[in-house]
Amino acid sequence: MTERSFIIEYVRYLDVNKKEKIMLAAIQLINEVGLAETSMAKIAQKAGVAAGTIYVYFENKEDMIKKLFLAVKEAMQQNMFRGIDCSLSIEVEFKQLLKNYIDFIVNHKDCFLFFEQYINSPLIDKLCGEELQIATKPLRDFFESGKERGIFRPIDLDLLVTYTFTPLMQMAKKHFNGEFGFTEQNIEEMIQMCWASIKA
Amino acid sequence: MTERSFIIEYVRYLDVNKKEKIMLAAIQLINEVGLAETSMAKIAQKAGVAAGTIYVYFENKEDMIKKLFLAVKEAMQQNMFRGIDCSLSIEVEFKQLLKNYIDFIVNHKDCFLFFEQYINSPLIDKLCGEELQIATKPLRDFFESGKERGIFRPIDLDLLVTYTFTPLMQMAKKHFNGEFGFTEQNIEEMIQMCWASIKA
Amino acid sequence: MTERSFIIEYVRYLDVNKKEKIMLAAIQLINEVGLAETSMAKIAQKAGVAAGTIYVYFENKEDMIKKLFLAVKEAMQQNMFRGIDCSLSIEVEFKQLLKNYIDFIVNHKDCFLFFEQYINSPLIDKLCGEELQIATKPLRDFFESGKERGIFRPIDLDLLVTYTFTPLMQMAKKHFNGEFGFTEQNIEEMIQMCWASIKA
Amino acid sequence: MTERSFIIEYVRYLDVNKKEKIMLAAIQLINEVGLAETSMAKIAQKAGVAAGTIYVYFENKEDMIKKLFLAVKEAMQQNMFRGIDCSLSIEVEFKQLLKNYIDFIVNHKDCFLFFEQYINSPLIDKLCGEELQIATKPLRDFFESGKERGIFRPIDLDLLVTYTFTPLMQMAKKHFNGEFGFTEQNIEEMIQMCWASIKA
DNA sequence: CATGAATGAGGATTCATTCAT
DNA sequence: GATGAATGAATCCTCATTCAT
Repeated sequence: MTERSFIIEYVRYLDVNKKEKIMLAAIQLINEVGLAETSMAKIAQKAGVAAGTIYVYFENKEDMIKKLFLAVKEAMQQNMFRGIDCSLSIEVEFKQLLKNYIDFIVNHKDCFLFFEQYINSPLIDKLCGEELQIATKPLRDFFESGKERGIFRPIDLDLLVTYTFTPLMQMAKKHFNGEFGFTEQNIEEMIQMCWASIKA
Repeated sequence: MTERSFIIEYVRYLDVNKKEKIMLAAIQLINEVGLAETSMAKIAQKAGVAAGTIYVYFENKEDMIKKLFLAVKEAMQQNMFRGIDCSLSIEVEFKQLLKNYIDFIVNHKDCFLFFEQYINSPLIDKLCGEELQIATKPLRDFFESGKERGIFRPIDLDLLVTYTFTPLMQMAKKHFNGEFGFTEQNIEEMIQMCWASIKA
Repeated sequence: MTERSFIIEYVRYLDVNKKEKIMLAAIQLINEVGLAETSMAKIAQKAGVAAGTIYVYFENKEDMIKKLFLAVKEAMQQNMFRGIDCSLSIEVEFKQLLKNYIDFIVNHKDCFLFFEQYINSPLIDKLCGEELQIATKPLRDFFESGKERGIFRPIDLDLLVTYTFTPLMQMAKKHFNGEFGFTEQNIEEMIQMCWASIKA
Repeated sequence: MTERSFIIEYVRYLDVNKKEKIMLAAIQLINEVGLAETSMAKIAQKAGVAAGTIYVYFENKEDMIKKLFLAVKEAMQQNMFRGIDCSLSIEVEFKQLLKNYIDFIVNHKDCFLFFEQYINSPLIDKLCGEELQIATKPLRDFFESGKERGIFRPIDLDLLVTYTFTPLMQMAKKHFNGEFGFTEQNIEEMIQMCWASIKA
């Protein structure tokens, strides 16, 4: 066996994680050029696999997008509640939650931008409306609890969640496209603004 | 002029606004099924024109989307500043601004959903990044002024604008997809929350 | 306009019958290499049209095959009953029917081979089982009538039809692939054999 | 030999007939859904083997189909001449031949349908045209002999063979797809019709 | 201006086949 | 021998766009 073919073989069987490569390539491409411009062929090329290989791991394009989305959602959810054990005051926990969230965003640019871009699209709603409902349960519980204790405004839960997260997400997008830069200070300001808007 | 050609002319006269028909059809279709599923043929059919006719008014699909977007943006801008003449207090004007905005949204579902869906997409960024920057000038002036007068938090302008509008837009989406219903009362609450988050 | 472009344009708009060109090309290709090996691209090439043009006239490949089949079936049916007006004796009409049939086959090699190849395939059954049932009505009436008058064997109609046509079709295939040659004489023999097998 | 490898060997021992499993699965699938819809993967699945295993026994798909076809042809040939030793009268032997044939068909539905479906296709002609010529020798001898003795019509051998078998095969197809039901009586009728058509 | 038949490049997907294990 | 992940050529089909009418 020649040197070259050895390397090729080695690489081939080292790639236990073709699926992850594909997922990563897909998310990055979609962020760069948009879903409509992201063909399966381009994903395969970027992932360094053959076009057909994608179909070893995903049923079709929709299935892939759905799985991408749910995987990202899952990762975000997990990180958000890190260190939140309900033993502290709601305000402290609220601020920790937001810090976790920002932390995740900053360290997972691709995931965040992908998530943000499609969370409200008809497509995602069609593909995984149900699964997403279930996933937000812990978050809704947190706000419900704060509302019951009179710490948050006595208003629709959706309002509380929305006023907490959407401005932050919007700023994160600006952060990533260079229109804005996160700093210790303005992160603190943002958290205060969130708190100001929802506290009773 | 023969009978027949008269009729033809008459029909054509009625069709002076073919362009608007096309734009409306495009926006509605895109909202219903998403951009990826919206073909020029479907737009033409919904607008009641031939496929080729679209190319009389638009250079190509991208050009059409760009023009759709800028037209919607323009309409929103115009409506938002209705009755705002800077003769009143910032707080009153701020609240009027939001009311105008909500008013526009409620009465222009199609425009709003279209705008919201694509305002942050890579596609729109590519197509009309520059034009959109320019369009926000009056709004930025308004907030700049409030900031200088010490009425708004002394923070980045983007933060003020974002905390003012994004939660509202998010709730409007929920309003339209049935997850939330605007009422006099909760509109008032939302405006208060916006105000709470940005006031000094 | 140059000479060349004039010709091109002329040809382009002379081609009112692109659909027929496509159908003919499809039938010929399918006869030559079989259905499985006949791609839409090859059909388009043989018909001298663009690949997409096929989809102007047919919904998809299945729809095309179905329409090919029904068109051929229709043509065969029409030719078979030429000159048959039920004013003559059953035997004379029977022999005329077969002569018509052979005549059609000989003059429409492509149609016949296509028909014969797929008349019994699961695909055709799936695609146009019903339409084919309807199409055979006149033929069945003819045999039913002869049976009632005691001229044909008093047996299942299917047996009469089958013994009349299948050997003939089989010989026609041999005729076309060179294993056999139709002559006035052996055509007469074949008709006699058919008659011998079904007469009472 | 270790416990584990023993089991492996044992299992392998059971799989001596993997080839037959594959062949059977292929024939059945092709009959059910047609050749075009029958992928190697589906055959493997139905046969309970891995996709790659098929290539242990067959060079490629065409080779497999060819071997399927020749195997079926061989089996039919063998059964047809069971009990035919040329010691009896031609008429008796002719009828025995047909009975054997029908018997084989009835008891080997899969083989017959497969054979019948592809015997006349361009594909089979391409794959095993030559081999099939050779296989029909005994049958041709039988008819030649009858012709020489003045028992059959003095016509082309192909006509005799065709009028003997094709109507029968056609009825067998109808039998299997439910349009017709073989009975002692109509089998007798069919044999008589065959005889009537070819006897001198 | 308006039409819509025709185009053909490009996309999603399938599948026969290979090969390290 | 047996496996099945990986391949990539080939297929069906879509759709933005053109252009003679």
